[in-house]
Amino acid sequence: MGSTAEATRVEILDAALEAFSEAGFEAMSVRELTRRLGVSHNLVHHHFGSKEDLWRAALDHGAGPTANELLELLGQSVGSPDSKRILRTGMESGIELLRRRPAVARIVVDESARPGPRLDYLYERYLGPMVETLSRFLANSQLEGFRDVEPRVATLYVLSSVSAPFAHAALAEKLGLGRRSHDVYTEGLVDLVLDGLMPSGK
Amino acid sequence: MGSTAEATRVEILDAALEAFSEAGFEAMSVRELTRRLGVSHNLVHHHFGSKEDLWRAALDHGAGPTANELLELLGQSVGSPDSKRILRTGMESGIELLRRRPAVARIVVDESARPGPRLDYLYERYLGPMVETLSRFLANSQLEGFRDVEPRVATLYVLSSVSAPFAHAALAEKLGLGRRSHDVYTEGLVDLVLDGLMPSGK
DNA sequence: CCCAGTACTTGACACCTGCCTAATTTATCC
DNA sequence: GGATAAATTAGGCAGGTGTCAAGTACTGGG
Repeated sequence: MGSTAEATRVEILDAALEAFSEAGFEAMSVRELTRRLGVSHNLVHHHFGSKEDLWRAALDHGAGPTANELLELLGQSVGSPDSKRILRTGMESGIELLRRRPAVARIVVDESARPGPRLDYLYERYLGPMVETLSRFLANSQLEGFRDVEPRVATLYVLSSVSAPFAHAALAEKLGLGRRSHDVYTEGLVDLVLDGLMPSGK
Repeated sequence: MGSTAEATRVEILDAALEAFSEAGFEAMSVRELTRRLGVSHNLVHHHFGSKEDLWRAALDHGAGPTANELLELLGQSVGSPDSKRILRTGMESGIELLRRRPAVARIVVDESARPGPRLDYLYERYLGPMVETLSRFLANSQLEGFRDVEPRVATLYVLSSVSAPFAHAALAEKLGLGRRSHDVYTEGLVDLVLDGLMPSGK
């Protein structure tokens, strides 16, 4: 069966995603990755081309379905009557999805800090559409008691809040807020952002 | 005068801080740094030792005064009557101080994501004391209408909010929220966090 | 069964990295 | 002004990087 090649491809992609997220793009070594997998280092160039190409492939492999799921969820919510509840479940779903794929979360956080081709790719492929629907949703919701901020700014608030638990993961660990209290952190965070975005209550 | 050596030391430290923040620790090259400065690459090893040592020295050079200033400001506020106003000026000062030294902000954000010796250093030297006083302050303030969350968790909220504008700087740029609307972003952010932390109103 | 085509490996190239030792220039002090 | 110590440079080492070219092993289709 021809799936043996596809199997190693997937194996490489999984390991690559984890490695990229763990070390960051520059520090992640293709040779060490392949060493751990027990394959030749040139195999990844054969399959994917350059290191940059590998990054893109690994990201698409790991984030594609997740991102589409989230995007669809957000898309359905636009124009919904109960904005606050929708936004809450949206944020919670986003956090949950990211938690299931922490590698993706770490990569997005990494690349959002500095400009570059990888952020460009990330933006045009995933972040852009997400920002679009989210800010459209927030624009609609400002009629009903939401704080009066530019929708794109509010969008950035939401995105930054959702990714915050992953952005400061190591610091949180040092604060004694370990794996268990990740839950406390994110839960409270959603409440906080919602109350902040919508101080009047609704 | 003996200050000529000290001058180049400082010159190196300034450039190193900027370079570290721009590229990240791994990607920042000592050789390229010295090339730009027009000095031999061995000079930094002579003056500072290893690359890791250079990092620490650059950080201390750039962040030391700033951090102490902020720490002092926070220390004075502990036990103050008007908690909300104090917290607001604290956050605004923090943001302002970081804005004046964006390199430090970027480095802190970078290192907070992954564990490692540099985060250890950062924590024991700067973040630890800051967290200590901040969470003490927030613990005191919970008597007066602040949301009931663990002080350390609330502290992480505040820290993460203050650093957020720098964490997602490149993404914000792509959203069209350029240099000018950095102000809008951070201003609104403080309001949002405060209303979130203290939904009842002062 | 055998032959194309794909998966995979070997080996090497050019370059860059941080670091170390030794030499040389420059400043400091008596 | 000459000795002493510091600042600065030259050069190289061992190891790592991504990538390219050519070879071998394996697979599926006729």
